[in-house]
Amino acid sequence: MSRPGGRTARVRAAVLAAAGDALIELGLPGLDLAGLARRAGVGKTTVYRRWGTVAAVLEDLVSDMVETSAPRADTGDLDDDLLANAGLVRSTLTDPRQGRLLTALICAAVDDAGTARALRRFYDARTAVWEPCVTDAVARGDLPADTDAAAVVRAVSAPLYHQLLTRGEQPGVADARRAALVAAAAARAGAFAAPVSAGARRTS
Amino acid sequence: MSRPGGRTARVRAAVLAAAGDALIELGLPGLDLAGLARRAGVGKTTVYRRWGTVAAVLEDLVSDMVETSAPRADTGDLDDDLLANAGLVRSTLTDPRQGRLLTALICAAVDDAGTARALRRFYDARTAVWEPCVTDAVARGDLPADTDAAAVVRAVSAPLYHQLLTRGEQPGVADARRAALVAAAAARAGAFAAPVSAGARRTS
DNA sequence: AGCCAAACGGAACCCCGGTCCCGTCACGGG
DNA sequence: CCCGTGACGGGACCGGGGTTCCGTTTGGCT
Repeated sequence: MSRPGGRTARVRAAVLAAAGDALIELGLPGLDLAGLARRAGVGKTTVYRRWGTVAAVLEDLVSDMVETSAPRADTGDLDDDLLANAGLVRSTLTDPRQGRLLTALICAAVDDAGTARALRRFYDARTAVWEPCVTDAVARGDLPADTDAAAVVRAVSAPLYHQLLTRGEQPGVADARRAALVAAAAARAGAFAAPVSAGARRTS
Repeated sequence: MSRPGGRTARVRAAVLAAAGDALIELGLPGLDLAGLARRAGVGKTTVYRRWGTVAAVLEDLVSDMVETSAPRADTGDLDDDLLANAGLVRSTLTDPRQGRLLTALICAAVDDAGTARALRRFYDARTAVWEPCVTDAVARGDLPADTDAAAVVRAVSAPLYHQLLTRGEQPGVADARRAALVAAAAARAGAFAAPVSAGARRTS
């Protein structure tokens, strides 16, 4: 970081852009540092020195995403807020660039601890942004006081990711709608009571 | 398939076993046909001729899993049935061999249409086995008549997969319990009304 | 028991991603 | 405006995965 401006920054941008393009064209298995260097018009040695592994490049990509977080909805109604969230998640997963990047990151995170941490930070940030939708609903008296806000937010995303990853189907607007309303209904029924603290371990 | 017994079968078993072992040791990125041949004590040429790609080997692995499907629960109570299902899903994902295999398959399916089809068949079969838990509840009058049974079953799995894949956390028993009760509560509230038929497209 | 098609296995070959070495270039301070 | 440090880039080398060819083995079938 001693020379953040100028050529170094250009190289970084070129490589990250090339990585995004290659991800769409070839998918994660087609990514290799030599190919990235070619695409980026950059010396092969440079890529190996600065990143060293494909996972590190992806980790760098997701770092950028953490900083650009869209604002949450604030409609004053839980259903509408969660519908907005579900719509955002659906748009992200459906978008060719963002969707491919996220699925690639999920796959990479399975085998690389660094990527897993970066991805987790990203999702934690995203979740934190939307949590107020739930805590506001609690404050309004629409939900039980001991509702686990983060869990509700994650419950909106889960079915959409599940559909994409296990069924190979792009989630549609109807799917997003159902995901939001299911989470809201369960929350009102008190099914998200109390945070879970025991019984979870991090993956090897 | 003209010679299903004898040497051919032994080779197939050896390679599939080697693939399972390698998946645990090295993860999906570490799999390559040459390495599988070495591990299996089999000619490299044979592996390339019979399968040709890593994805094809995984597809073959999942085909075996489709046939061995555990029986569904039938307790006469929706909550208990879904709790049993959630427990099964949790056990599967937590089990080193099964869990790694499933995550690897999901990753492979992202970039390979054949693997995606095989994986989809697997999940469709699993879902079909557990659907009666929901339809029985409908028949008992515990759920609305237009409840989408398959969606409810999938809703139980979704949060557990989501937690494993996006947060790198093994789902615990408390997570499984919550997943089941959330799905049940939402179903009772009528949030799973009517099958979704529009707005979904298969991935490229 | 013997035949033959089909599958297996060894070995050489090619290709290319990963590594190393060293010369060159540009940013930023003095 | 110049100088030094640190990053970039080219090129050669190495290892191993993927492909091909051909000889060998096997197991079903008559």
